Amino acid sequence: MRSYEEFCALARSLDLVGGRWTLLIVRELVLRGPSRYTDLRQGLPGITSNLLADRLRELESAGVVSRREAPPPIATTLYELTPRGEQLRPVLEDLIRWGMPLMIEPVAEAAVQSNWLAWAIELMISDREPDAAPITIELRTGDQPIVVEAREGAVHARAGVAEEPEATLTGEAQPILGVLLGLIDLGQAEAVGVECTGDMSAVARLRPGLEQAALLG
Amino acid sequence: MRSYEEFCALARSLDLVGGRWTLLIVRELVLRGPSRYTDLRQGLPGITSNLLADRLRELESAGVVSRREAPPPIATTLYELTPRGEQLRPVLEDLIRWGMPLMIEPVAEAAVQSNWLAWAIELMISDREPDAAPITIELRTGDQPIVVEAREGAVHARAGVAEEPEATLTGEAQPILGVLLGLIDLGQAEAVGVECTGDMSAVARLRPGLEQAALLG
DNA sequence: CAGCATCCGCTTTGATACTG
DNA sequence: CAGTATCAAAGCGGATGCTG
Repeated sequence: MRSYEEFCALARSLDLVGGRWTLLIVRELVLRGPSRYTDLRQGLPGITSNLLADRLRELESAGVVSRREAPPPIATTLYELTPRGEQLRPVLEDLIRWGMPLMIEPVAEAAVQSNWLAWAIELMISDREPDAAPITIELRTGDQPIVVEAREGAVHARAGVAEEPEATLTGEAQPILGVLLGLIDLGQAEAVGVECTGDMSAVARLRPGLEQAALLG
Repeated sequence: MRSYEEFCALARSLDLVGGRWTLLIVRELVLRGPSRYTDLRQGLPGITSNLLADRLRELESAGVVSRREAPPPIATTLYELTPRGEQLRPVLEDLIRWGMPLMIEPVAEAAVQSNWLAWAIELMISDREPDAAPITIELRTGDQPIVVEAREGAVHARAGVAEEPEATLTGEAQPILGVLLGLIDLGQAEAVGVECTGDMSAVARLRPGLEQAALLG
């Protein structure tokens, strides 16, 4: 990336992390922790090998990423975020929240990974009944299932399987998000191709918070 | 910008606002409000006319910017952020905060505009003595002076002239920021080329808050 | 096989000039 | 003032090849 050559904090940030793929590389490192080159590649469908190598060098010299030689039996190079790189997390979170309304409009040929969805869900969904008993629901979509847990007012989502979920939603990621975001009525879920099992009142507890709803218009 | 073709809120955001110059155009619209094409150009040194026109079209079709024909006597086209565009503000603010440490390291040939600096200062500086009487300081740097006001715990900064400032700092933007951020001791200010007048204890009241200091390492 | 580097063609951006 | 047109340079995508 050529510099904007402005003495402006925004422009200086974009000089470092505004290049194509750069923030998506940071996303992968946030989600996966220390990662091998090959794992990053796999989490960035469409990136070319040379560009990933270029970007990792740039990020390293910008102090955002560090590289570390893992000892045997791993015996490979691991890339990880520096503390400075970790501080990009709020930027990513704001962009994810801002981008959420775009997840409703369909996009052609889009790759889906469940850990991307899990992060977005965790940022957008609140528990309407913080004092009720904890619940777990499982979303069967993307490249692997997603567990959403609500307990004591906090909602956590991650790729993985649930032990005994109160409910499961199965289908395409898009309508499932529509249901969770409250843009598709629970009663309409089956009609848009979301297969529902278990206690749907558990799903009804999970809804966007006030600020998130504002973004969804 | 070619789409990343990922079903990921971050990637979808970057599809719309991740292109070169795009977030800087949004910055200008946040700082200036509804603006003419020529004003935007002037606030974006180095952008070429065709690219600005392209980006404005893209942002318009993305629902971030709207264009409006102003009635006489202005009789020109005004560009402004839509509510959806306004919601990018947190993204910009996080990027400004993250980029602040980069303002200390010098960059060659950088353009400076005082309204960029004012926004950054407002985001990074707190009033250590919220209960004390209001103070105003003036920074003479950039393309015009900057007024920084602290009253009732809130700090506001804007391009403009102060009526009767308690203190003024005059010089290059970089060392002035260094002083305000507490990275250069007040006693060293003159030594790094910052001319100080008035009551320097007023300047000493203004310092990064806790979270901001964390970013500055 | 992991971790790149190289080559090539296409697309995006930059520089400059020009127009209603 | 608010753009469009043209052309050159840089960035990027796709394929392939190299090296431990």
